[in-house]
Amino acid sequence: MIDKTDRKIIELLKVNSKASFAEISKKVALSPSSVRERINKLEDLGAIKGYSLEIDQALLGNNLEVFILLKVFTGKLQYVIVELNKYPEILKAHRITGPHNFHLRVALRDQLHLQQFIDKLITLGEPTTLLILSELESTNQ
Amino acid sequence: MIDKTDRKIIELLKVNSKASFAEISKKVALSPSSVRERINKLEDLGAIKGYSLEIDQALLGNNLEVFILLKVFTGKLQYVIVELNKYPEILKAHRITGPHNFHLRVALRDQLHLQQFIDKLITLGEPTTLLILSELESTNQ
DNA sequence: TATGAAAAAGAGGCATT
DNA sequence: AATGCCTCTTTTTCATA
Repeated sequence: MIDKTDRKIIELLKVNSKASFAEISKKVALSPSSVRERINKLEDLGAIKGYSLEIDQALLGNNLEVFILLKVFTGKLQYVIVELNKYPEILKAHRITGPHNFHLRVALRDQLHLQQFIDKLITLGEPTTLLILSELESTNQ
Repeated sequence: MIDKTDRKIIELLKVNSKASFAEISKKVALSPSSVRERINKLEDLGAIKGYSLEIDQALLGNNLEVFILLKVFTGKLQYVIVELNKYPEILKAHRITGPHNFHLRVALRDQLHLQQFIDKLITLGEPTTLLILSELESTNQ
């Protein structure tokens, strides 16, 4: 259903999702129309879930990015799921296995902001903070 | 330099980076031309680093997504940075603080594939695997 | 599925306020 | 900074293979 050409198109779109069909068509040896049909198919299937942005959080004033692992207090799981949605600092939240229940990616202005954010989290569970130093380039997404 | 309107435009683009200037202009009460100028400015500043995709890894045959924390063997840091770039399973890699040195997001076909991947990582350091169960929706990116 | 051609929509350049 | 206008590119739709 999803063949090698589809995968190549996805790889190209990962690098620049605004590339035109014509541009992509040259790199996969197809006509622009065919590329468009394949992308439509991938969208319909749900393989392409959406088109997003890569943001430089530092330039938006968030000089601290962290991963936070959260071990939720017993019986509070559903409550925490609702609560987490209220925090604009959370860029992404995942349920995970292991001693911690949630994995959060969080953008914060500075250390004080981080402290205040942790102060909120410790009402929900036990947080463990991992400060992001840098992103390794030329990874696959 | 980056005002409230810019931030609103970024929020709108996060949801759908393919939205037209006209579409965005209606939601921020500006003309399409002004929206375009602001987006150009954000790109020039580097606040918008790129346009990307959200992929459903499961539909591409990767039924397992995990975070892996890697505590690198002493003295191997530079070597590991080079090695990690060779693994197509790694979607994203970050240097972090704490007992572990790297945070990886990895997509894998199945348990066997995960086992094989871990077998490679344990030549570089001590990995800790956190299986992703689900992503919480309506977060902010 | 893949292609090409015509119509519609959108982006880019530029001058004006 | 914001806007309108004009041109060019791209997308969309449709007919055909």
